[in-house]
Amino acid sequence: MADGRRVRGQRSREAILGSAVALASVDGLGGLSLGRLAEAAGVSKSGFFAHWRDKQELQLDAVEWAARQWVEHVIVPASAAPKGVRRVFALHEARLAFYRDGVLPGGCFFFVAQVEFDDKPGPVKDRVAQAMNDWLGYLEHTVREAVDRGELRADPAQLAYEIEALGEAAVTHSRLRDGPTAFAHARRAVLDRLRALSPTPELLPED
Amino acid sequence: MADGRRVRGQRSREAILGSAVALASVDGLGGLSLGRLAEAAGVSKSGFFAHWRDKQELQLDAVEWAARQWVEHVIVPASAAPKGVRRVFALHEARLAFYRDGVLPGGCFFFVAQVEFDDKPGPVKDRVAQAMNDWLGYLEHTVREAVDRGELRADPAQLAYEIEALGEAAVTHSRLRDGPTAFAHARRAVLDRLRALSPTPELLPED
DNA sequence: ACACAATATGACCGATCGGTCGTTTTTATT
DNA sequence: AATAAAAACGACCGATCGGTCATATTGTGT
Repeated sequence: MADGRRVRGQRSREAILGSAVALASVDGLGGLSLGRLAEAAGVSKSGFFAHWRDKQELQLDAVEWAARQWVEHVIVPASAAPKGVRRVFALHEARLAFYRDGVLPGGCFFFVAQVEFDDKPGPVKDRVAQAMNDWLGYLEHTVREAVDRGELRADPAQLAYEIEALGEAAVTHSRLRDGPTAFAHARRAVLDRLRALSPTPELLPED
Repeated sequence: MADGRRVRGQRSREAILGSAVALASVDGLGGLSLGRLAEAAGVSKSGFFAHWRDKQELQLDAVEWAARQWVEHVIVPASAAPKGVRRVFALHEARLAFYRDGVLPGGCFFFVAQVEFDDKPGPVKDRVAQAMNDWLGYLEHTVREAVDRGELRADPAQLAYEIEALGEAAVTHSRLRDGPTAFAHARRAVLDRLRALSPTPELLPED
């Protein structure tokens, strides 16, 4: 059933969500002002309420949109690397590239959303937590693939925590301190860790 | 010169700053509403402007206050450990205790402040960046003491980044996912790393 | 005793917030 | 062609925001 109205609506929807995620990566989902968002997306403020009942509905969809963007920019490119320790490191490098390339003006939507909602119970926190669980679960799964192939000796959950922590920290360190140094530290930390845990370090670059 | 007015003013000042740092650890320095802060501190809203010209001045002093709190709760206790690798790990454990004990309702003032201001240029960002530089500089200095004593073989700046990243991540992971697991991961990550880098791992606990 | 400075207050201001409402324009269905 | 629904808008609402101001109270130095 071709529904042109829906099609047109979806275009506005996508444009607004793109602006929303970009703005939220800077000011947070709460700092998202519907007025400024309207200006950024080139629509009128009241036009929102044809698509979302209130701000919270928009926030929930923004989380969804950001999750899809993360899959597209990080998980998909890293899937080019063969399963095992090389794909684990490819995930880390794809993440750092996401930050370094400035895909989002604020660096990382989920990093901001986590910090903002970690002590604000409600549907948005739940949705953010679920997105983080999905991502960390995938990271852990990728590590486990490497363990099963004999390319890593590690506790997948423990190593996933470490990779996540060392990657996330690059966001603030690159913006608040020296950018290149922060990314170099983030890359080296995971590379050294993986090489030390791997019986086959030759699969990874030396530096 | 005993000045009772100043003394009384200082008490209000301290009470307000304490509330401000606690509230900001949850909602951020921008989410700090002067109205709600007044209520939390038990004074009238306009009473602020006898102590601070505007909100920004309060934010700057809140950063200062939080920095002193960090020294008192993290750096001072860890100084009980002997210089070297044991003090490095003591710093990490003191930090995790700060988070676990819920000294601040939001977990970590500086973590929130970093994420909030890393792309908002101005005096507050500069002050936050300076506080983070001071802390990371101290962390690096402590690592270097261990290196100089032959208790660690590491690049101090690199290792300081890793310890900082692995510690900070415990804030969101403990609140958004499982608390005890997050702290266990954060502790084990640094412990394993230090033991691997140390010619004298017997100085550290085994687990 | 007196003048002055610090502390603190309540009333009030313009701006912006999230959100509502009535209306117009566009488009798919019948 | 008629109709119903979706999309989008401008005007407007009460609440809250950061901040000002005139004023009352209190403690300090001379």
